Amino acid sequence: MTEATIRDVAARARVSVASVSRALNGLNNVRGDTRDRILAAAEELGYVPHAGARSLSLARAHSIGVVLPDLHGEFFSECVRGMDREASRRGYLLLLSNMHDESDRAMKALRAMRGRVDGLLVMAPHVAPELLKEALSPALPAVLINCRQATPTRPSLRIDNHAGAEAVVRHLVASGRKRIVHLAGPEGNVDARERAEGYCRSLEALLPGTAPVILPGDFNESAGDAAARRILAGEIACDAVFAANDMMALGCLHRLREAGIAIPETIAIAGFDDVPLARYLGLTTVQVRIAELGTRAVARLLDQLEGKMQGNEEVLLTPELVLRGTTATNSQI
Amino acid sequence: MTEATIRDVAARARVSVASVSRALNGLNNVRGDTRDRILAAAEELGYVPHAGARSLSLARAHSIGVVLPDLHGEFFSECVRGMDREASRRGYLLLLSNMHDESDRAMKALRAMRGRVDGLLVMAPHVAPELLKEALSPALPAVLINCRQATPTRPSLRIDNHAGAEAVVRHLVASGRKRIVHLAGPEGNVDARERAEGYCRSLEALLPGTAPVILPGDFNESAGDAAARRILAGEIACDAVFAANDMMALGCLHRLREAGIAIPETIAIAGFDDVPLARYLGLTTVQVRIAELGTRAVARLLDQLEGKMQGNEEVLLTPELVLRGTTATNSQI
DNA sequence: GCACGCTATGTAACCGGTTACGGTTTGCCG
DNA sequence: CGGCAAACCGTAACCGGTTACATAGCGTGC
Repeated sequence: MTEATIRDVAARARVSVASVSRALNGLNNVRGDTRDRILAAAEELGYVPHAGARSLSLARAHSIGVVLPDLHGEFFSECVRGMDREASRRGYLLLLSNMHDESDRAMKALRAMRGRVDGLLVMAPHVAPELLKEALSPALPAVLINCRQATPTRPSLRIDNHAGAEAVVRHLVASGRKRIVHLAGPEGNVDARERAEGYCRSLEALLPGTAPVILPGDFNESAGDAAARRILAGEIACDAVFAANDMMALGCLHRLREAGIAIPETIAIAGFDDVPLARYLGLTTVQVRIAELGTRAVARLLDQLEGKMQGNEEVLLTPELVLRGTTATNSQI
Repeated sequence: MTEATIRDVAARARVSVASVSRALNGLNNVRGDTRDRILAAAEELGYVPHAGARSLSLARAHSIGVVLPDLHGEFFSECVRGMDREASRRGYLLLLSNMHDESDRAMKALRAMRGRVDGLLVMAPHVAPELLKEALSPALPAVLINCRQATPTRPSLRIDNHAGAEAVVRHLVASGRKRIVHLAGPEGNVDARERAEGYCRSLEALLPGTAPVILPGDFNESAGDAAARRILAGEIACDAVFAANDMMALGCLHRLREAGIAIPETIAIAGFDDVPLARYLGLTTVQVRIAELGTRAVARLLDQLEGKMQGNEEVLLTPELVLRGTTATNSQI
């Protein structure tokens, strides 16, 4: 039970493969009745063109490779969702692969894309610029998402983490908080670093003289939990926690609430990302339009592929502060 | 700046393409020094084999197509995560595509996979069996996930929705609930239907004489919200709500709590799926091991591809009841 | 020294499409 | 009805790999 090929269709319609190809691709240089015969034959045989063969001769795979870090949860799904929307709209499929932490596996994943895709979407906030550059073939167009780059040699999209962090700190200060600690993301992750930087700078600007306090974290809720325990143990004094992402903020929130701490009265909490969960739990956070990030990355890549050339600039997406219960100002209570 | 081909490598190493192919694929019939020359040439040229060409001649694409409904959130990401784990472990990539609601687009998506993948993973709880069967080429192996099938002609994986629903009802009845209503999922969705069936059967068995009450829903939180409003309006009298999925349960929970209803004292709430959110909000639910579902589906497909033949049986994954605060029994308060 | 077998290598066909190029029909005109 | 252009169609090369088969080179035993 093997699939019909174009030659089978040609034989059945008593024409050459060239005519079949022309007819099925809608070229106009095929006589009406011939075309009908071909279409009928194709229909009868249940013929579906072999995309692999097609892409080999066209040098176009009509699919794009997506290499993401091993992330889970809403961030991943929203991102892929946004990518898929734009890709399928423009007739492309997504070939997915994880950017594993071990760099050799990551390299392998990138190599495996060769000859299958027309371009690459790479999100690798944790990968060193030179490694990344080395792993990407210069012949394959790529759009970088949240990546560090030594010099901007590729088009890229980034979240404006500085602006987001600043908005959070500004809000916390405006609502009277004096001792704001930052719960950071993993070392080596650009997003995490920039959010921490934004925190430090804003603190310096808005509460000059206050020393920044940064707790280590890893973007998982357990890090939030651990931070909360340290706060509860009296190890750290604060009236606000700004976590580098929502999951950590939620872990912290959960633990503090459970311990009977009044949120936001005693301690305010803010996160970053605005995962759907955040809305439910009333978490103040910075809204990153994740799906849009995906959509725009695909659009950028396909524009480049289709010759609507663009430069290698880095596009910054400005996130928006979303105020919710975990930082409600006193006047709102 | 075009990529090097195998012929370039052959020319540089002053051998034939056959030898290059043999050397790079680790066949043993190449002399040591020739192999070294070839590897060196490949290295110098930065040669990476063209996967498309390779798969054409091998008739093996080393990737599998994943066709999922337009779902978002944790369910999607966990599922893909599980699939990717097993696939990448065994050297396969995932080609992703959405199973759109309009059936012609869904058909197109399936056709587009031809010649790109070695097999298909299809999750289509909302598609009619005959349509699905028609859309799947008999020549392409496929594993169905949560699909309806007239007669089991394909290997498939399913959640044991009956058992899950029964566990919920049994628990609610055991904790003294008498008037349990069911908030159903979309019509035409197998999972939704089976959960409703399980609810009805268990009610009949455990509270004979009690008429089942089923509210319409669509798996979105807004449906839960709507149901809650009807309950608040006094339109429906109940002491427990069993929602067909977590999102609806959460929508319902949120609205009822906001209206001051004591949960679980006045009304108990249970869901289905155990999305991460559920744990945070203390929602009693049925844990479906989503990532495992994905992993096993891939394993099943690859086993089939690699000749470890199996039948077309349907494998049922039995979910587990997770008790949390929204149904805490009175004695626990 | 020769026939033989074994190993290393090259040649060319093939996977299933697309398409340049050339040949045959057809239509139209004088 | 002859001639010419345009429309239609077929042959074969090509995309970049793999591999069956042929061939060359080598050592071995007699």
